[in-house]
Amino acid sequence: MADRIVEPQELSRSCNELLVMAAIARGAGHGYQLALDVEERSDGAFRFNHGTLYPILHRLEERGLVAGAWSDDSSGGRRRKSYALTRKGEKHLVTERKAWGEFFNRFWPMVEVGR
Amino acid sequence: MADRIVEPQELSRSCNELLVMAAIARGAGHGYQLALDVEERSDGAFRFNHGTLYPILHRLEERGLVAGAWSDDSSGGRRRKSYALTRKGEKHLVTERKAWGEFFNRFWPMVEVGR
DNA sequence: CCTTATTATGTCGATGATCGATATAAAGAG
DNA sequence: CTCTTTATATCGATCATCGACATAATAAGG
Repeated sequence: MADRIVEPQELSRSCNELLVMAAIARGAGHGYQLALDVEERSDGAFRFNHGTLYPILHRLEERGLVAGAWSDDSSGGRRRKSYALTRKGEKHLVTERKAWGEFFNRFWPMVEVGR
Repeated sequence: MADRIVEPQELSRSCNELLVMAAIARGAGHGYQLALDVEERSDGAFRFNHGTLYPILHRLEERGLVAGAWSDDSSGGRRRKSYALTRKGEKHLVTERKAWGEFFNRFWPMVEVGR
């Protein structure tokens, strides 16, 4: 596979999508819980507005990277949509994380100070 | 100074602005040259559309981070606007690069695979 | 000379993602 | 019985990037 590098213009989108996918990979379950998980695990460094989170989940589902399933509440529970990574999503997570490494290895020396 | 971290939503803008400011710090001069410098130094990894580059320069100037000066062409040369970092800009470059380090230190373990 | 490519800066409409507000609704707390 | 929390979703405003278009001067080639 050719070395992909995250392009500057997709940094924000890619960052958010990776945070979401990694949380799902850890078994975070549904959207709301996922947001709490990310916030807690990052000590508040990363937070999701729900107006941002849900569109991201829908996007990932549309692209076949995650699979969502509504809880069939025979138990009468709150309506929830639980997410899991697809195989495509698992691969994407790995390659996209690598692309972030490539990006940073390029970017960091470019903005070095004092030379 | 409190530890600033680059927020996910400003990654793209901040990345581009830092690339531009670092190029100016290296003495890149005017916009067009600056774009070539970044492209060459990054082996083509980072490129600027000029429809993106000039607005960035104008933004940085408006914020007082860079100072632009038109070449008064008594020599009859092409019209160029040369840029230099202000003291504010120099500080910004340092702190913003640090904020990128903070971001990455937080982000990288969050998207770790296989745990 | 004349035409074309390169240097150089700029604006503009379309696109797309985030933000904050608003909406809905069920469950738990007091 | 009311208020907060859990849970999902949409919508308009905002903002940056993208690619196209515009302008103009100089260098290169025939």
